[in-house]
Amino acid sequence: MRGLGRISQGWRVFVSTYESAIDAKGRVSIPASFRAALGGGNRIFLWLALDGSGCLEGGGEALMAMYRATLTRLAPHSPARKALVTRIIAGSADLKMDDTGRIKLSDELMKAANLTDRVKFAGNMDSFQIWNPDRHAEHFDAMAAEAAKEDTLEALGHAYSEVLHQQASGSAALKLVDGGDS
Amino acid sequence: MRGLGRISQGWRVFVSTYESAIDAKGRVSIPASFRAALGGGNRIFLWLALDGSGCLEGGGEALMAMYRATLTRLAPHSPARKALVTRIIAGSADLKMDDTGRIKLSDELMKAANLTDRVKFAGNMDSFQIWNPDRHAEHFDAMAAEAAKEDTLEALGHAYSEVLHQQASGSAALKLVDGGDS
DNA sequence: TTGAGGCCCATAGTGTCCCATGATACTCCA
DNA sequence: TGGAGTATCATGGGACACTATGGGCCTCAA
Repeated sequence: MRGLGRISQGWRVFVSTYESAIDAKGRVSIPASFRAALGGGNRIFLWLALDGSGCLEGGGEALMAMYRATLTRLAPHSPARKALVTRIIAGSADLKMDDTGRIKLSDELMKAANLTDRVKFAGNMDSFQIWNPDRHAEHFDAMAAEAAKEDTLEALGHAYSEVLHQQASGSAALKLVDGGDS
Repeated sequence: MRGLGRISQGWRVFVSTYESAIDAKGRVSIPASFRAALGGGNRIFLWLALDGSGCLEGGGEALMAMYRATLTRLAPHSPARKALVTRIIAGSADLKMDDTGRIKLSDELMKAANLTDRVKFAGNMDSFQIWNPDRHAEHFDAMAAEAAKEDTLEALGHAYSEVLHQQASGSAALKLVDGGDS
């Protein structure tokens, strides 16, 4: 699965799925292509996914910057903002990646996401997820079933067409790819 | 599009949650990552949170500068300004962090926030909070429940899309990242 | 004088750094 | 086209630095 990682350096998107082991010290290697997607930073933020799926969601400083910007947009004292700040900002672990690309998962995180000795890293575009491998398999199957539904495919096709159209009209939408620099 | 990658050092945001003990002398260690977020200053301001949640809210000189600027914007003799100045400026403790990173909580603060022997430090972006651990657990659960609501998630998703869109169109939104200094 | 706060040193635990290793994937050359 | 050489990756483990915390002593004020 090296191929995907190779695409280009500036590809700031988390793609594909990797499995890696948790060692005796509680360390996990971040997949190399994810490290590349982190853009060189060595800080990783992880929190229990909001959707209740039981995985950890995380990313680097870029993602946290995005969330910071996002949360700042919500009405200052709205319940939603307070809740999300607590859940995402206060609720996230602030980890440092060592120079071989590993992070140390806290016991809290391990327990919250039901992790023991192996984990699955799953790309999620701007962020990535960390799963208990078994749970991930179930989740993947469920998602595959959902994706196969007529409605889902239709929604995909529709959105894709819109993007194509935007692209044709030269809008900036494609900048989302963000590969340019480096 | 450099901005996001650069963030590295100057990340002045209080993230994550830490627990620490109050020693026999009433001293508490500020978590190392919060000290880093304070940007080197050793002055800490603390006041009882305005929202009635019963925790202490605080930050360093940067936060106080923000509040000073903010309060100055309010109409000079408005009741709101008087009230807020009293509550935040007059009502805050101005503490000095010792060189091992500890502050001494006054009895007043301890009582106001129901602190006894252990506290939770919770990141809140520009500021942090200090909680009685039990109360914090309750609060966190309540916030998590709120965050899991459909409406809340939708609001988050919506705001996130807006930020993405701004980013794509090259606006200055990413400056929120605040990486420049250090 | 007594209590409190500030300053300094001490220490256990843990997280981080660094070096080493085997395995794998990729490159280059025959 | 196949194989050896090389770079990169995931992983292990020891040494060290830093963090959180405890405690002593000095100073200052009441």
